[in-house]
Amino acid sequence: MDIDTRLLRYFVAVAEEGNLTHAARRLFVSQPALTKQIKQLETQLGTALFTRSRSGMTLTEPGRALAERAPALLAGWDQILRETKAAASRAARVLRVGFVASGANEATQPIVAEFSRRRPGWRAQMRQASWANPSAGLSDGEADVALVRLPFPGQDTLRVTPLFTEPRCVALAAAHPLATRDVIPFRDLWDEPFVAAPAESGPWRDYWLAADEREGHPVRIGAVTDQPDDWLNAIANGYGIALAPESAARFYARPGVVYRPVTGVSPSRAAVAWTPADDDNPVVRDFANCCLEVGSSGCTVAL
Amino acid sequence: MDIDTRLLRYFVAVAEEGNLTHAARRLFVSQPALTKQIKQLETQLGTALFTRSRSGMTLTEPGRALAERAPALLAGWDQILRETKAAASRAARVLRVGFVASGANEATQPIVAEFSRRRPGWRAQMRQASWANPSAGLSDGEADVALVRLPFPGQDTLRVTPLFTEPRCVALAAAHPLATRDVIPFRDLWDEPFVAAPAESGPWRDYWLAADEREGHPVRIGAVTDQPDDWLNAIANGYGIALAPESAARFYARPGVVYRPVTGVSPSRAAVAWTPADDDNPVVRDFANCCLEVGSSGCTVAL
DNA sequence: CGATGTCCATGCCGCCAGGTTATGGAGGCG
DNA sequence: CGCCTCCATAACCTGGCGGCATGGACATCG
Repeated sequence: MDIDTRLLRYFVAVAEEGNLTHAARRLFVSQPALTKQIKQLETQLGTALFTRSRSGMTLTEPGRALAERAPALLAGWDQILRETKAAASRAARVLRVGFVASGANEATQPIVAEFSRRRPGWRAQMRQASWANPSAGLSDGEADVALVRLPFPGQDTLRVTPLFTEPRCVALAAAHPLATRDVIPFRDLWDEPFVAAPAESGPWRDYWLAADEREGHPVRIGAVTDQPDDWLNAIANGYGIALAPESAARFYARPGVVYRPVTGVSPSRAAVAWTPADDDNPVVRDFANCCLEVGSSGCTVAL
Repeated sequence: MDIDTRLLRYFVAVAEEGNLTHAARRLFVSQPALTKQIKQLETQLGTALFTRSRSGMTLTEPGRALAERAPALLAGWDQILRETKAAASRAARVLRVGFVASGANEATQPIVAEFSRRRPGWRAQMRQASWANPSAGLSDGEADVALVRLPFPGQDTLRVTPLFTEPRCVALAAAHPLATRDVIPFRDLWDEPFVAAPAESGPWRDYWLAADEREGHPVRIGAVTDQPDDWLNAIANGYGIALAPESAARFYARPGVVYRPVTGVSPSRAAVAWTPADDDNPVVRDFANCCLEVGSSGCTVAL
């Protein structure tokens, strides 16, 4: 009997939620669609997987048997997918470089140029990741190497080489009262609403809210964004302010948004990262070396 | 990205055959359908999996990566399917009893009756297996316990308890010259064409061709069948003759087919079998005990 | 050199599975 | 008693999959 992984994901979602309606919302499908799919799965297997009641869907015994194994199968497929895509990019002589906005900013172009020089025939394919994914696609296998900002969740399982540090500044609406100040002590920003990254990004989000430099003072969240354009809009609209690397002032200049130096927050560290599985991958090593070289020459100037 | 296991099976088939046309035949689909499916898989993955040429389809590097892992994934799904179905039958208090035609013949009904007595509330669901599958569904998880004839392929990995032995006779067309004889020495049948089981059944097929009792004399195959009705038709039509357990004379009597005793072939051994995983399954053990009890009383009379 | 055979690709069509919206029915709850 | 929650059903639409027929490229052979 054949099955679509989509159907399995549907099943797992319903099993986890114990509720068709919630699972449907989580899966971005309508509830009747889920009803039909689950029913069809039960028909194909010739057994009931759930017992229905007004309070939701409870797994039956065979349902539990399936629910125990299905996640591993889905993970297995994801893994295969990652490996196949990695092989595809290798075969096409493409290095997939993930980066989060502000990853290396000015350094990015020289790094790619140096890489092209050192690896003729290869192409660095830049892939911007959302802030919901601050490993820039490394942890989900969408990138071979990544330009990131530390700290980020999952960095312990990856190889991380620091490149340079850079002071953090604050981005605020041009109309903001503090926008006229030349330098702002971070303490003066404690009560300001902040434009934050999505919750999934964990320590990364906390770092850009400077949670450690607030001496316990709580954070006010004015908006949540996961990409630069939303972020700039939110700031320009006055939904909140945000910390950013100094280079953002040049890289993400925009009418209505001003950047001001801040005292009392640690500088941001940029790094290049890759998977342990790629420790012996000469192309990845070359890219990392390009990063180090450029970081120690051109970029210090930019700072 | 989601995928249907059917699509993966298609891919694996093409990878193994190295040829769309042959793979299509093996999968019982048309060649254009396969062409489209493979092309779609490549589109979804964003990479070529095969290089096409007049001589067929050769795996690319990413194709090889996928082809290495896909079979394990498919096997994993099959395994999950087996376990889920097993759980389903357990939950429904159904014991799935596989049998090959002639499995236990007369003994079958008393066994089931005894099982119903010993396990009220449970139901023995009989499932006849084709001769292409002489473990009667045990090895593919479609049965919890099986009534079989020894030897059969894969029996070493299963628990097998012999029940009784029974002489083998020969089934031939009523019009066959030898049909008038009372008892036939097997040697007289060496040059007759035989109606055989499919090749997959390996040692089982050989046993019913009495390969060991021919002193090296080659077998002539007149027809290949995988179920009793085809088998009886083939014999009645004179395509060949075949060995069968004595009880087949009563169980598979049919106009145009006669059964005669044969000397010089070993008797057939009937057995009950189950999976090692079910060693501790009390229902399976009960069924096996029912088989032993009935085999040692009622069936000896039948013989 | 043309005939033939073997590959894979393409075009066209019918059908079904999966999705959506709207609605119904059955219980819990304030 | 009205309302909310949750699952099931109905009606409808669309896209994907499969089938057949056919085309195009190339090798082989008489």
